[in-house]
Amino acid sequence: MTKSMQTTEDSIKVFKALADPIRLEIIRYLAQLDHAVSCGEISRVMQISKTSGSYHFKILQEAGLIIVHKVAREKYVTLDRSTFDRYLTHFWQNL
Amino acid sequence: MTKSMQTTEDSIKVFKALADPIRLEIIRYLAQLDHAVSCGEISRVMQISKTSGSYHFKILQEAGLIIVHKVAREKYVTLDRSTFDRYLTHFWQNL
DNA sequence: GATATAGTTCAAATAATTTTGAACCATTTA
DNA sequence: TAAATGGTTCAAAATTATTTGAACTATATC
Repeated sequence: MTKSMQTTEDSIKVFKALADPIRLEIIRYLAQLDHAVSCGEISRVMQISKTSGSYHFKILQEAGLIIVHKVAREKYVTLDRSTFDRYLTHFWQNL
Repeated sequence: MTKSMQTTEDSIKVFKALADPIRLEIIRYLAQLDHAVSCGEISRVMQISKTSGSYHFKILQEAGLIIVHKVAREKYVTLDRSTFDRYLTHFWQNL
């Protein structure tokens, strides 16, 4: 499992994903719970429509900020902390 | 000099400011040089119009990512690393 | 004073992001 | 099988972000 080089586009995706109040709230919620949560539960807590939820989860996933695994009908989501570490915590190292 | 609490809006401003290829390039340029540079020089290096430069510097400044000081006719710019530290390096602590 | 340089501001044009609702697919439960 | 639940997809509408050029302010130089 070698980590491939990050491009500027990857960074942009990550920062764009973080640059939205709903997605930041989702991240806070997941960070505090620290276990997989279904998309439906999160949408209910955030009080957003499922369509909007679906959109935001896609953005977060494509940025690599969340890991998604499907269990039957529903999708469960957790933070991928390695991505946060790479782009945020170790910002200067990877710039 | 007490650091005041950061709001969600502050975070959004920072991440939005980082979520653009030109601004990310400006940040890389400043990080590598590590001394104050004029807006004009940066605009020339980035090959953007001065209007566009002015716009991007405003975004970066309002996010607190750069410190600007005017010397006569021109404006010099440096990175404000404390902001990067607060929002990126120490992301989890301040979430 | 005239001209050049550094940068800002404004409004219009363009481009990108986000929200919305309806229709849809897959899985579960009655 | 029918109905409910969890989620996606699509296109239209609404909102935001970015670029552009012209006009402008302020300082420097001839």
